[in-house]
Amino acid sequence: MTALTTHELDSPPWLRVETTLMSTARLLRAAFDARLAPLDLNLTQASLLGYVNEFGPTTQTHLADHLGIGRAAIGSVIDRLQARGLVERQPRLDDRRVWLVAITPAGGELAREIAEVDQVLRAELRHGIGREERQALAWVMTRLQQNLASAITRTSQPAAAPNLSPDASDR
Amino acid sequence: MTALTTHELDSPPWLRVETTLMSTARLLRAAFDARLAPLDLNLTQASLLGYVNEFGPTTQTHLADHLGIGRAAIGSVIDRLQARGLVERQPRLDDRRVWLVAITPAGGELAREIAEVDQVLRAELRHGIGREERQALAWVMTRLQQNLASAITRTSQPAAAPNLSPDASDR
DNA sequence: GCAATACTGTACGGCGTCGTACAGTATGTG
DNA sequence: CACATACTGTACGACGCCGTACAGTATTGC
Repeated sequence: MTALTTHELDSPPWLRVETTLMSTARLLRAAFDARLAPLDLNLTQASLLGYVNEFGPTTQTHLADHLGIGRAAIGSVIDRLQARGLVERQPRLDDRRVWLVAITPAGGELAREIAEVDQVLRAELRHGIGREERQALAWVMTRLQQNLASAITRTSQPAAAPNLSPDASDR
Repeated sequence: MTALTTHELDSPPWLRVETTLMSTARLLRAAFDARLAPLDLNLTQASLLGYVNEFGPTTQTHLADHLGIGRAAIGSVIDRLQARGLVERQPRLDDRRVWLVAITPAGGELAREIAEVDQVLRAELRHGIGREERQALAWVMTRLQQNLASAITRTSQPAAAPNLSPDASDR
């Protein structure tokens, strides 16, 4: 049915922001995947296609950073898009380590359809949310990303004091 | 290592909210997982434990709804927690289909440690973000979830009254 | 020139979640 | 009472992403 995850009186709502954020992300992926299903794409593929279409040939590492996933993951995404002839890998003359991922004519065609779907869905999602609220959301999330990044690095390096856990076999 | 996904001048920031949200969610999971690693828990397990600890025995379906994951997924989560003796499944007398998931003494112990980790990390994440901004974030995301949910159902059911012209859907 | 170091993309195994199909139980209808 | 329908939890296969290890290439220092 409704599947609203954190409904009204479950718990202090400000206490469970993580849960809300996580499930919102899952819903977001589900919504885009559903709308993009006719094009046989998922959200990651569509984002990649849109990016390459807009900014031209790009290295895989840059794409991975931009989409916020790992270099290993981006490889298989590109593999599939390439197999469908939507992007192509071009060697870069002055650096033979990297591939430049470029859009093909077919990919450009599809990118336009993606943009359309994207616009329609985004309009629906904006419903009842004001412009400045959206901007505030974006700002807070960017800030949150910074805090998260430093929190993660701070975790992996507790500096001097090691804990006593018995595994600790790596690195 | 930096992994700031949407940095300054990549693209119109308002256009890529989905990407930002997705990667923020991944970072959030990563941050909690890192902090909870000493307890050998991930974010989902910790959330479940915290919820059961606070609200008492709960059916699996309710837990799944609350955490925003499927019923199938919640089963294996509970399996693992049960194997470690952190929760237990109690039959409910008046409905023998369901299990009530209840916390054990060991689980309650761990839940306190979780709450501590949670509080510390959350304090770090709040850095540079005001109280009303956090509340606005929560509000917008809740609203967004509603829109997402109806967008998904609307996708799967083009319903009775479709519009006739393929374009001109909004605007 | 040659070695040491840094960086890019790939291979592989693992984890978490999804979706569907299914068995067991409850609830409503004749 | 028998039957159909709805709901809960489980089994199984699939997908997306992660993390580590690795080979190929660039860059720097000698």
